[in-house]
Amino acid sequence: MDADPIRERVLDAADALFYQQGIQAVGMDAIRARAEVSLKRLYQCFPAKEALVAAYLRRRDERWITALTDFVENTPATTPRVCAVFDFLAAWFATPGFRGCAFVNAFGELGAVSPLAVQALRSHKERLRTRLVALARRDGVADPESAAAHLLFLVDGAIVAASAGTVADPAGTAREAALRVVTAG
Amino acid sequence: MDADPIRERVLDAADALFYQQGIQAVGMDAIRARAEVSLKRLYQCFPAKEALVAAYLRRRDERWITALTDFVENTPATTPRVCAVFDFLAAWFATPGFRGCAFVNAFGELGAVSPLAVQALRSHKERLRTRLVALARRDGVADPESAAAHLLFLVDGAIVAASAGTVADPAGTAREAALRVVTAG
DNA sequence: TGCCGGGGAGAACGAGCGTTCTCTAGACTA
DNA sequence: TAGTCTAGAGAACGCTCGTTCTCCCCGGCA
Repeated sequence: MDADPIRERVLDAADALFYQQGIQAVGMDAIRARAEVSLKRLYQCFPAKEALVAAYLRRRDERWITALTDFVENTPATTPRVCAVFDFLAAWFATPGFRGCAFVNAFGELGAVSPLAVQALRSHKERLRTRLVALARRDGVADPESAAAHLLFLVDGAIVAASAGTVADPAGTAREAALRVVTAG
Repeated sequence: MDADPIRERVLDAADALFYQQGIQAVGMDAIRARAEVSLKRLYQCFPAKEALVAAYLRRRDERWITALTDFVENTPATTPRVCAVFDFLAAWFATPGFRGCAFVNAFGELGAVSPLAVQALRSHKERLRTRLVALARRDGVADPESAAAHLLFLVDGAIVAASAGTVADPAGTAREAALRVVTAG
């Protein structure tokens, strides 16, 4: 499956460059240079830039959801599952090079032109919402479906705030709000 | 001040095209065509595309905040001020051609390259946060500062959800969450 | 040793962009 | 009427990008 090392190298380079600088701002030659791969090989792996963008978004979706799930599973059971989501966000925001949600950014760049970007945003947020439903249910929240929608808002809002820098501790503040949302009502 | 009609025409064209298709996807010639202005006049008004982008974001910030304020002031006093914010969002989301937050989109496109975009996002969200503090205070919320941060998350999260289409009624659902946030605690 | 196929480096190509320049037509003045 | 200035239309320029093509080298085989 992922036994092709040069394909992985290309995807690593694309991930770093696309996320850091934006998709349109990064040329195929920059990816080729960072991956240390010939242009011919690059186009053998991905027949066009759009295919590379699709693979980039697919892999980032997979990895992000997996990282979130792992983080939540590895937090002590004493903390509510939905709070662990925001602890995960806090760690992510502190990552050097954090630059917001890759799917929201891609939507901003390409949403009007490429259905790929809007589809990627939609499916990523839908997967996240589904995870939030499951976590809310495990916490014994009364209405897991609507709680998950509220939590989804808080997650995306915290990501925007972390990008903008308008709130001092976005993850911690969103965590407080999450506690109120799932306990009140 | 804004007595220059061709400058207004240019800004109208830029607003429509930039918001709809993205900033990088729209060329100066497309703006010239839509504004029905000669290229020479366009460059007399704005010496470079970056100046036009800055003016576009500044005007959109001004108009959006003003529209929100007007909407809130014109809603009956029986509904909490912070709920009126989400009623405003509902009306905005239903607007044809809605394509998310122009500032978040601009940040996704240009954030890594242009300090202008990150500054515009930051100042826009800060202005919004300040308004939310004032509204929360008028509602008699216990801690208006932290309530405003929570509401800001819900607003931005609802905008992302409206873009992605993952939640059926983003504004209404966020409004519920807002009520819980400001009453609980 | 002579031959051949594959892969790397990078030139080439066509398109699109932001920005500037040129040309021309028309309006206003003496 | 002759001259001058302005402004519009659009060609031109330099650059970048995605994609393809060409050339050359190097390893395997008769």
